[in-house]
Amino acid sequence: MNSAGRVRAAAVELFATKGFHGTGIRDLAQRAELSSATLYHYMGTKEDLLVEIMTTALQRLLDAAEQVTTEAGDPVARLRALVALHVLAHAVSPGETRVVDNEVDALSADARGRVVALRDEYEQLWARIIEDGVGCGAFHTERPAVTRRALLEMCSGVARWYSPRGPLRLEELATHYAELALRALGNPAAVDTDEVRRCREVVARVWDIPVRAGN
Amino acid sequence: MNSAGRVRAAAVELFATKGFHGTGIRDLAQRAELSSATLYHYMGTKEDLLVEIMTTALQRLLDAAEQVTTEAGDPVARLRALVALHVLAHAVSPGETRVVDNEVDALSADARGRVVALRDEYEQLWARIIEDGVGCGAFHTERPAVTRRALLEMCSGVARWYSPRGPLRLEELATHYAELALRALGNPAAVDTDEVRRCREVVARVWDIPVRAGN
Amino acid sequence: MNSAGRVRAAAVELFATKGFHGTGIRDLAQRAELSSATLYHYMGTKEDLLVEIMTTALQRLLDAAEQVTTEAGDPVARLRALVALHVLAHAVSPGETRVVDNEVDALSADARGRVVALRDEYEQLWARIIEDGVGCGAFHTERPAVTRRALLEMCSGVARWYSPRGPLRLEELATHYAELALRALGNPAAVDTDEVRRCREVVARVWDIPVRAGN
Amino acid sequence: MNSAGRVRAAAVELFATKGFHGTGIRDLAQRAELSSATLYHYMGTKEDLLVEIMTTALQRLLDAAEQVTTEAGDPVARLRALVALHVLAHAVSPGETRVVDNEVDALSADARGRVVALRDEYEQLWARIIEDGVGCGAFHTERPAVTRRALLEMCSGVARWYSPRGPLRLEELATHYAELALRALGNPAAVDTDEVRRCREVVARVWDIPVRAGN
DNA sequence: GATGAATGAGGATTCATTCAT
DNA sequence: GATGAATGAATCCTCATTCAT
Repeated sequence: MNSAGRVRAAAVELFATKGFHGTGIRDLAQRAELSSATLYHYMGTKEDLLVEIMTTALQRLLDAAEQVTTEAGDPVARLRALVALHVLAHAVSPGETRVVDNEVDALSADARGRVVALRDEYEQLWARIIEDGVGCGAFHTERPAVTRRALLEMCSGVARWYSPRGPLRLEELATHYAELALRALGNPAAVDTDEVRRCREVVARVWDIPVRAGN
Repeated sequence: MNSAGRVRAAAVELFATKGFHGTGIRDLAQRAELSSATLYHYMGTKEDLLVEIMTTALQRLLDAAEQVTTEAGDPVARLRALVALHVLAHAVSPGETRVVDNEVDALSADARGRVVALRDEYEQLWARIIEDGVGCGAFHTERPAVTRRALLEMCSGVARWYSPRGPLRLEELATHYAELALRALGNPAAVDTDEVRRCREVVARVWDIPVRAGN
Repeated sequence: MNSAGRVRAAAVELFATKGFHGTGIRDLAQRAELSSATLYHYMGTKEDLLVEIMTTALQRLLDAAEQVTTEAGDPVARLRALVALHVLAHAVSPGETRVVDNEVDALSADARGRVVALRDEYEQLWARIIEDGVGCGAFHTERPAVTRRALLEMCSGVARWYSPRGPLRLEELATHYAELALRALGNPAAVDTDEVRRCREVVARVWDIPVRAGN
Repeated sequence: MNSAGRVRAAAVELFATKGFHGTGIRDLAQRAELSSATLYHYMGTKEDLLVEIMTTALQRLLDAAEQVTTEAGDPVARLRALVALHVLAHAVSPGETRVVDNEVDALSADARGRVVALRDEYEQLWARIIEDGVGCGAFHTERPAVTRRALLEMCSGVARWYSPRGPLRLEELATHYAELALRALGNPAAVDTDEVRRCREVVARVWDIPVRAGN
């Protein structure tokens, strides 16, 4: 990896584990194996780095979500795809997702606005699908907005505990969460594993992470 | 409120919104309406304050959970109680719970050990109930551990968005989450609202927060 | 001991071991078993305390020195008495003497002037006796001023290492130092132990310290 | 002098005159003509600086002492050399030596152990030589350990009063102290000035201080 | 007498960032 | 590209001292 990449990777890892405010420029430099002055050849301010990480991560998730839900068919299939994608993204790049989920408050008002707008746009995908499912009788929930938040938090939580080195394979993880989500929405249908696999391939391509047979 | 209470309240609020590392001693002092030197009459180090907040919050949750699950009957009732309690606790004191959930990494190794031990003990309550429910055929899940984590994250997420000033009343919130959890566990039984009310009363008493008719 | 005495004793002990600047008001309070606010009933400022310790210690030494040298006869006897007294004083109250010797620089200019004046007055006693001894042919030294300083440092050093709990008795210590001093002054006469005993009695009386048979 | 050198020189001077605890980081910065933040480019903590000063000073003294005593012949010559070296070192770098002598108590337990070990090693040189001299009948003292301490304190005291700008030249100072020491040890032999000159040359070389004809 | 509460000033140290080389 | 040197501002925390009770 080149220096710029090492800086970004270091930032993701440290921001995710120690928090933005808990991470010093010297920590970043050490992890990236550069002097702290050299860091500034590859980044603007520390906050710029955070903003870049957050927006690209959210944009990537948003793009992939639009892709997989467009490909899928009915609300059930689209929700399955959305859950699978979300869970896989959080399992495959827990650093970025934890930063996105936890460090919004560290942003300046201006940057926060842009990040929150992206996040809202993404959540709207969920809202629309759930709404559609309720509309066509596939989902049953008295409080769609509450349910949506509950499901999102449930899925995002994956980044807090899942390890690719554990026994649970990525597809199994995604399948299980899709099942949980559909049950919670009152539609305990069996999950089509082909769909999950398709999501996994999208993730592999978009996140540029070799998803090995192992998981 | 006295000075000591104001310090603690300020810490909870600021740690929850800006993070431990994002909160300066001067922020705390300003919020508590004290000079920064005076703060140190009421606390040890900043970390001591964090530890105190975390351990009392966790201990309170743990005690209340043991109480409500002991009172309840079968695994279904116990899980309902546990979910309701957890959700209510997170809705009623979102500050404390967010601190507990987000700032574990800010602790020194020693303190982290103690806090994580408490958290593990609490999670064991969930694990045992889910296990019992699966054992007696009430719950259906292929991966109890994964499901447990999913449900915990789902319920904890309440602290991130619920506002007591919104239209959703506390009991409705708890009831809805209990329903979601039971569905996810493959047992879409109707939720007994008496049980939820009992939990709400426990919360009102233990957290010493007047749960008004309004929510 | 009463509170005022405990404060003074604590100050002597702590100033001697940790230095004036290394000793905090809280250290003093803890050692004196008082609250730090209560300290101020028994003292002025921290520096006042230091000044009081230094001046009384120096004044006491000066008075005793004048007494024992007036009682003694020829320069040899007077020097023996002076050495014995100095050594005994440093052995018997190492705290005070270390403070006097080491903390002069911690004083404000004003107080320093007064303390240094006392110290100079005391050193003049030494100077005069050495001068007399050289004059009457009892002492031989080419540089009386250098020799005087050398002997004073040698004798003051006792406060850095002597312990009354060790095997060396006070009189033996004083006798040995008197011998060293006289040798250094070119007059290796045997030391009269009666004289040393008289000095010891003066020390016992003036310093109000029970000199037990043990040492 | 470069910045690092200025920091060290400032520390020696200030620690020597105001004590470790009496010297603030701002004092150091001002004396070194750097901002207090820049100080930390050239040092670790304030204590690290103290430890470095102490250990290098002691090590230098120890090395030089081993050199001059190895070169010298009988115990009398070796003691003369040791006294001369000690006195010259204290006269030539009074700052370092006063720090070594006075600030041991300011060290943390760990560092203190290392420093005291060095000091003990140095004192052992004195102990062995005195012991040898007593063994071969050159020295007469009933209490070698007490005498050793007395002589060491006497010689170290030089750093408290000697000024190279006074009338007393370095060689005269060292010669006089060697004479005092030998007298105190019961061997009032004349002091070989060649030996003292050799010590002075060692000091000039090891301490890298140009010993001018003037003193 | 005694003390808990209070504080402005200062303690050592680290911060993110710049810039000349 | 890369970095050692540099710094003003900020970090957490302790200082000696006062005062109302």
